[in-house]
Amino acid sequence: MSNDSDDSCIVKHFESYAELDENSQQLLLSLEEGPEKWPKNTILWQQGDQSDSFYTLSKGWACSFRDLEDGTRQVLDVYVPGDIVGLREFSFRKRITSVVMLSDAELCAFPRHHLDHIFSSSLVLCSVMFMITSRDQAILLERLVNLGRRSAREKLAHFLVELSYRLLRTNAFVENHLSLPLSQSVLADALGLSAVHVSRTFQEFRQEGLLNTGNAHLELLDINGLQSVAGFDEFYLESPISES
Amino acid sequence: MSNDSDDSCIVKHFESYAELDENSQQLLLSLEEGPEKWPKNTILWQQGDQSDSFYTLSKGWACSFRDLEDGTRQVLDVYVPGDIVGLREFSFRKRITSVVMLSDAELCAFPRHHLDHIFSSSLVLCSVMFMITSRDQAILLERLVNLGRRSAREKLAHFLVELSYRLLRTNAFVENHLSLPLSQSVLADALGLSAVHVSRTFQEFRQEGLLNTGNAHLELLDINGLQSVAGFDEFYLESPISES
DNA sequence: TCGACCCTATAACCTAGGTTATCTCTTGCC
DNA sequence: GGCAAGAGATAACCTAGGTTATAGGGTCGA
Repeated sequence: MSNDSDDSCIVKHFESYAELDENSQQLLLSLEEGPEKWPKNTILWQQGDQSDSFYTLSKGWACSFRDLEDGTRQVLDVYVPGDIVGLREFSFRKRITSVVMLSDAELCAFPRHHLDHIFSSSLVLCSVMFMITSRDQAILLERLVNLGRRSAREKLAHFLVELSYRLLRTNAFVENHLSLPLSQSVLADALGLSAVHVSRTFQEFRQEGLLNTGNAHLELLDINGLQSVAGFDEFYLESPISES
Repeated sequence: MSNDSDDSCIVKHFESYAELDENSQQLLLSLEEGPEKWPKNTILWQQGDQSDSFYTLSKGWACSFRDLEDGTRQVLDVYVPGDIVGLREFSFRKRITSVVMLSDAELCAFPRHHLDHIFSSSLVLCSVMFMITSRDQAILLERLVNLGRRSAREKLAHFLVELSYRLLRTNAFVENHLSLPLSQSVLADALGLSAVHVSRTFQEFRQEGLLNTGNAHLELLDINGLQSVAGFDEFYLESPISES
């Protein structure tokens, strides 16, 4: 249950935004709970549940989504190892989205009532929290553009390139070809497309040597190629910078 | 330039989330600058500009948007009186979106470097800031659903109903029929539609007695009607609540 | 080891909404 | 007070992507 700061999910995540003094590290550490295993397809929480903690995803993938009245769903975000899940809604009493595991995963909980503690005792942590939510919003804004004004090819390519950038940030080890545990219907639900059309588009991409599709997972073969299909510009992923 | 707390834009806005003690009020007040006039169609800032303050919109309307390579644009959000503009990107060095006035407006600037001051001296202000950004995100998430999974009729109705809720929150005085300074092309760009199709859809809405269109502005006549066209559920607009 | 279920591929067909083009009516501007 | 530019209505036409259906391979639990 107790771990030192080197392998703490949350310390690692925060340090990718700013250096933390010893005090802040200890504070974070003392508030984080140890990792728990969550198998593929389990629901972390559902819309309407009590909202009493957020999590860091130390291993595996997850996504947040909303189910609509007519049976369709909208996937709102995909989370990769190192991401923080649920910070977005931490000041709501109830969850406004649901979250499900896309693969077997490990999560560290961070109870929400500890936040007051953080706000009042560490200025650094407080601004890092803001930076994290800012980056989150930047990603959402870009997703809006993606949904509103791009073609199916562009949507898919853009989404995949974004994910590969996010993966490289925390998982520097990954080599040139990436393997993502995403089914075509998750992608369809994320991008406002039908699963059939995702399949059609992947057919094209395969012929162009951009990627390979497997069973509920896909490999990116040519990220530069995808990037130019998407007209991708990474400016919105640049780390927010504190002014101090 | 100096105003008392009763007519300060930002104090009013913050107090709609939580009661502020005298100290916090004074702190906010001392950091806010007096209102400035910005005429219709002026650009508040553009993507790439230095990001050194955010604003409260005390009078008038504005919207944020992004211009795309192919000449189209995506409107990301519409701001109504009382809203905070630019908080979203305050931890980026540069603006990631542009903002333009949709009507003659008045804004109060709040320089960004004052935030450290706030974080370190008022716990209440700090959590209110988080609540504001949380609500902001909730609205963005709902916009994602709107763009991804709803028909043109639903998109339009949903967007308009959301706006009317947001207006009622701060402008309680407004009677049953609302007048919004929105052109059809702004709506099209916000919802990923073509202006032509917005016009077609408004034609239907007019025949159904839901609204009237004027010149770059429209009147909502039957908000309940629009609400049922949209399948609107206001849960996501509920004020975030602090746990204390 | 069987069967149910999920994931994917692919074909045939269809429609919501995009595009282009005119025309009119305002509005603002010199 | 006249003109250019923006805002809207409407019609004709078109296409990106949705829908439905079928079928094959994988995976997993009993």
